[in-house]
Formats: sequence, C-alpha cells, structure tokens
Amino acid sequence: MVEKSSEPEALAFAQHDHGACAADALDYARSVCAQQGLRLTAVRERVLQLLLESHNALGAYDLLEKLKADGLGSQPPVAYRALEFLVAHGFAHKIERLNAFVACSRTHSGHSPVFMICRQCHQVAEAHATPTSGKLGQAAKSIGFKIEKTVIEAEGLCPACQQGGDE
Amino acid sequence: MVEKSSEPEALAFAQHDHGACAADALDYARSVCAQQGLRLTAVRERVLQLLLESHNALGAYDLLEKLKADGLGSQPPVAYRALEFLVAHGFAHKIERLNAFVACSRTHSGHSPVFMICRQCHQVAEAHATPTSGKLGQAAKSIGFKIEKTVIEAEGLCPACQQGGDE
DNA sequence: ATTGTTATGTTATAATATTACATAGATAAA
DNA sequence: TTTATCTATGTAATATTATAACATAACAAT
Repeated sequence: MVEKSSEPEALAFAQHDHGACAADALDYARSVCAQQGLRLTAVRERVLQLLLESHNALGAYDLLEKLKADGLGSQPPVAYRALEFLVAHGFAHKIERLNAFVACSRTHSGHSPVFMICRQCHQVAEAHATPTSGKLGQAAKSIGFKIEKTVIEAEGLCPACQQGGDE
Repeated sequence: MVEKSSEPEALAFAQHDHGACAADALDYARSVCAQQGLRLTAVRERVLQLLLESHNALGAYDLLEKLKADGLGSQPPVAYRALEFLVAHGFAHKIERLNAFVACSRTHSGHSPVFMICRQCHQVAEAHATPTSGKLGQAAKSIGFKIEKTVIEAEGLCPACQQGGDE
C-alpha cells in the first residue's frame, strides 16, 4: 500500500502547502485504483481534484457547475455517481450536517473519520477516532447494538475564526 | 426542574411501556414550556406527540401528512417551524443521516445526544455522551477548535434485527 | 468481432427545505 | 378595552438535494 508521509491530524486548519497536499492525495488515489483495479475515470478524477482544491465541503451542484465548465456531464447523476464511487472507496466523505462532500485527508483505509466544521469559514478538518472503543462503543455494546458506520461531526469555530471575531 | 424517573440509556431498543413513555415525555415538555414561558401550541404539541408515538425517525413530510389528517396546516413550513421549535428547545433532535427527526428521549437539558440507527427496522435509540471529554474533544482541543455542537450517529443493527437475520 | 459489463448522458421527477408575504392570535401597554 | 406589538400560522412559490429509468458509449475478455 502506498502511504503519504505522516501528517498531523486535522490538517485543514493548519498551515500547509496545499498544492502539494492535493497533488499527493490525487497520486495516492491513482495508485490505489491501479492496484485494486478500480477505474478512476475522467469524471471521478475531476471531482476528486475539485474536492481536493479546497478544504471546504462542496455540494453536488457546486461540483456539477465546475464539471459543466470542463465540458463534462452537467446533470445531477453525473456528480452523484462520481461521489458515490469516491465515498465507497474512501477517497471522499459526505458531511451529513451539510449535505456536502470533502476529499478524504488521509491515506489509510478502514478508518473512522471525525469532522470539525467551522461555522464561520466553512472549512472542514478531518481527524480520526476509533468510536467503537470510546463511550459510543461502550454504550452500543452494553445494549447489544452492532455499529457498522459512524457519523461524527462537530460544529464550531476553527482557530482562525476564533481570532477574527465571532460574529 | 421536573424529572422523569430514571431510565436506561437507549430506551428505544429495550422493552418498555411505550404509551407511558410518550405520555411522560409530553407532560414533561408541557411543564418545561410552562416554566420557561414557551408556547407549546397545537401544532408544536401535535408534532411532538407524533414523534413520541414511534421510536423511528420521521421526516417533515411524514409529519405533514398526519397534521393534514388532523386538520392542521399542511404546507412544509408548518412542519419545519414546529420542528425548529422542538429542536431548539431540546424536545426533539434531527438525525442528519436520515434528514429526519426523533423526539428527545431524556428529560435532562444541556446534554449531548448520540444516536444509534438500525438500518433494518429504522428504530433510533438515543444515548448520551460528553464528546468534549472524549477523543473528539481531545482532538479539537489539540488543534484549537471550539466545539459548539456535535452530531454523533452510529448506523448498524439493533439487537432484535441481529437475531432476525441480517438480509 | 462479439459479448458482457461498467460508466456516462440525459430526461424526468422525487424528496427535503426555505423565502416571502398575508393573516390571525396572544401579550402587554395605554 | 382598545391599541400596539410581537409571535405564530396559513399559503404560494421556489430553492436545494437526490434518485429512477433508460438509452448510449467505453472498456474488458474472450
């Protein structure tokens, strides 16, 4: 498995070379797809690129507009199908709170992401947890609930927006 | 503050006297509103009742149909406004994963609910956690993110549906 | 080349949610 | 108790998010 060099959690809110961060992630996706026989088609790759270009979550219709500008399909299913692929294979995540999507910020698979959404600048940072081992996991275990997937999203203010004033 | 007698976490998946559970919750909401000068109007009370009648999450349009049958308003804003009130005051919660709503199952205020959603029977159980003290809280703290609200939703199989076969 | 499979293009429509404005009801002040 | 004010409701229109259905095209494997 190809791995990027280790990186801090919650990258989005930290200073970083975003061009390199996006390029690395795209390379990574390409190599994973090559290894697993997945087809990272033009539409899928472009959607991933678009998601990687910002640390904000993008809605399906935001993406569609950009696809249209590129001469790719402009009807909703085009975006939703690409997103479905990217999410299914861990290259992107849906932020349920926003009905929008972000590129996955890490290169490990099988992880359980948690998101921090800034309500001011709308950037979304991804960190990781093992919810089945924490309190949620304990609660589930104690009542016999079998967790298959978790949605963990915190909303609040990122460091920069706390500085800038909390209007 | 009026309190119901203590109850187990994640009530929904346990055997219980549901009629009493719903009636208690409604009484509780009435007393809180009386104390706080909140107006638990006909529409708001009916929506809460409807949510309390089932441990499944209901969509705004599900509720609207039932309101219509009662001779109450049948346009979307009627349901959304009532839900907004109930959520704002902690009598109900939105399940982001489902774009649907459940009655709050506990009588304490200021809590931070976590939900377990059965993908088979669609029942939703509410438990509680203090996310700011767990791993999410630690991650947030370490990067300086200020959490204001959390969405924690686990999807999987409830005890009954694990028995019944996992089709 | 032919066939099976997967992805895309496209139309239509479903499901969820909000804006805007008019009316009615409750509360409070005069 | 009338008036003013504020809050909630009714209603129409529309925005936003998402899917179904089916035809066409691209790819992969004989």
